[in-house]
Amino acid sequence: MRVLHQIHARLLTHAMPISSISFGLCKIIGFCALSTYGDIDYARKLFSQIQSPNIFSWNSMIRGCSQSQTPSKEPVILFRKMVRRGYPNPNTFTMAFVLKACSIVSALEEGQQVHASVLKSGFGSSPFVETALVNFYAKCEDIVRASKVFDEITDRNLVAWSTMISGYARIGLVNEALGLFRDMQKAGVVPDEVTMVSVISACAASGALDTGKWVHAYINKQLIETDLELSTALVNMYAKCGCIERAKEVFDAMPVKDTKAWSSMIVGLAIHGLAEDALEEFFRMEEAKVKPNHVTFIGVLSACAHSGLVSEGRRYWSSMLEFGIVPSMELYGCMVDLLCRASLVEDAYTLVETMPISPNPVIWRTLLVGCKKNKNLDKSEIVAQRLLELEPHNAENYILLSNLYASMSQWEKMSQVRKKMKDMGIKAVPGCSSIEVDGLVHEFVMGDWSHPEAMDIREILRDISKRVHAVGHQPGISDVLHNVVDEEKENALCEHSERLAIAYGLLKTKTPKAIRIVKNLRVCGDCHEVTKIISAEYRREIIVRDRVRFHKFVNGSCSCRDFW
DNA sequence: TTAGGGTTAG
Repeated sequence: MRVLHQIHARLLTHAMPISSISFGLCKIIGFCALSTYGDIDYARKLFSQIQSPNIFSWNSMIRGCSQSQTPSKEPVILFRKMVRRGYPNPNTFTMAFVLKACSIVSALEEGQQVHASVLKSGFGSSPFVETALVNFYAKCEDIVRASKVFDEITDRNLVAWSTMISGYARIGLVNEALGLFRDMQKAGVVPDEVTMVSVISACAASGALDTGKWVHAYINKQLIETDLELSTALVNMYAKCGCIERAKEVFDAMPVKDTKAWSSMIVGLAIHGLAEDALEEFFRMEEAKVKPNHVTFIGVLSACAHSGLVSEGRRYWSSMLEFGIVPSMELYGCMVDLLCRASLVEDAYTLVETMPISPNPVIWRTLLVGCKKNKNLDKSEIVAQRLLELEPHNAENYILLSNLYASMSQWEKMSQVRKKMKDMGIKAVPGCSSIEVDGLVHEFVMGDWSHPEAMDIREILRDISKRVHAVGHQPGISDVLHNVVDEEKENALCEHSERLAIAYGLLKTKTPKAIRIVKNLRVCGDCHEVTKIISAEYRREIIVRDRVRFHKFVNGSCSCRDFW
C-alpha cells in the first residue's frame, strides 16, 4: 500500500494531462480494491474523487466491496448507480462480479434483476457470467433455477460442472450431486480438486460412507492433488460418516494443517463422544501454534458437553475469552447444553439471563430439553413461554413441550399443547432416516410405506418386535407424542424412521457389514434401547448419526454410554 | 480485472 500511496502522490504533483491522471487513478483503485493487499477504504476515497471512472475502476470497486469482511449490498448499489449514470456500459466482468456479490449476501431479488440485465445485454453467453448465475442461484438455495441455467449452458466447462455439483451438495441433495458427477465424467470433463471437495462434502452430508470411500479411491487413482481444502473435506467426510479412525489417518498425513483442518478433526472427535482425544488434539493444535477460532471452541465445548466434563468446559470457556474470541450464539448454545446435560439447569438459566446478546430459539430449546431431563416443571414453563414467544409456529417446540408434560404424566397440560398446535394448524416435522445401499441413499420417514420393498421391511420389523419382547424390553412410551392406549403407542414407536432404515439395512446387507443410519432428529429413548438390543440379537454393529452426535451400537451397548 | 472448494451450538 505504501508504494501505491507514493504513486498516487506523484500523479497529483506532476504536471500531466487530466486523462493520464484519471487513467492512473483507475489503475490504483484496481490494486487498492484487491482484498489480499488492498485497502478498500482508500479505494473508495480515490473512486469518489474521479469524475468519470472507467469500467475497470467500477468493476474493481464492485468486486472489492464484495470481498469485505462484513459483506453488504454495497456492490449492488454501486452497480445500479453505474447503470443509472449511463456511463460506462457494464461488461461481462461487471456482471460476474455483481452476481458474485449477490451470492455472498443471498440477495435473491437483486440478483434476479441482474439476471434480467444479463439477458437484455447479451452477456448471457459468456462462460463466466453463466457460471456466476448458476453459483448465484445455488447459493441462494434456488436449486431449480440454478439447474435451469446450468441445463441451458451449451458448452459446460469444468467450473460450470463443479458449481452445479457444489450447489446440490450444499443443500444435501447427495444423489443429485453424485449423479451429476457421473454425468460430468460421461461428458469427458476431467474433475479437479475443487470438484472433488463438493463431491466429498455431499457424501459427508448424507453419511454415505461407501460412496465416500469410493470417491477417495478415485481421487488417489486419478492423482488429483489432495490440497488443504480437499484433505479437510476428507477428514470431515470420514468423521461425519462414522469412520473416525480413517478421519484421523487422513488428518495425521496432512503436511500442513490450518485452523479449519484442526477444527474439523476436533469437531469430528467430539461428535463421536471421544472427548479426551478431542482435547488432546486441541492441546496439539496449541503446540503447533495454530490459532483456534470460534468453531474450534464449538468442538472443544461440545466434546466436554457430551462427556459430562463440566469443570473442564468452564475452564475452556475462560481460555476462549483469553484468546480474544467473543462468544457467539453457537458458543453460548454449547455452554448451555454442557450445563444442562450435567443437570445444572439453574446455572444454565442464569447464563442465558446474563447473555449480552438476545438468546435465540435454539438456546431456549436447549434449556427446555434440560428442564425435561431434570423434570423441572417450574422453570420449564417460563422457558417454554420465552421459546413460544420467539417461535410460535415451530412444531418442534410444541412436541418438545408436549413430551415434557407426558414424561411428567401431566396429561391435561399435554392435551392443551396438542390442542393449541392443532388450532394453529401446526404439523409435526416427521422424523427422517437414511441408509446408503449399493451407492444409493434410501430415505424413510416415520410410518413410511412408500418404499418399493415396504412389505419386506414390515416383516423384518415384526421379527425385531418379537425378539425385543422376548428379551423383556418394556417400550418407553412417554417418548411418543400421542396420549393413546399403550399398544398404539408401541406401534407408533415401531414406525419411527430409524427402525425402518435399520430394518432395511438388515434386509439388504449381511454380517459383518455395519448398518449406518443418518437421522434428522435426535434418537428417542425407546429407539436407543431397541437398537442396543438389535445390535446384540442380530450380531450387527449399528452406527446412528442423529442430529447431535454418533451412537455406535455393539453387542447390546452404545458408545454414548446412554449419555446423550 | 472475470466463474467453482474445506470446520460451525440443539
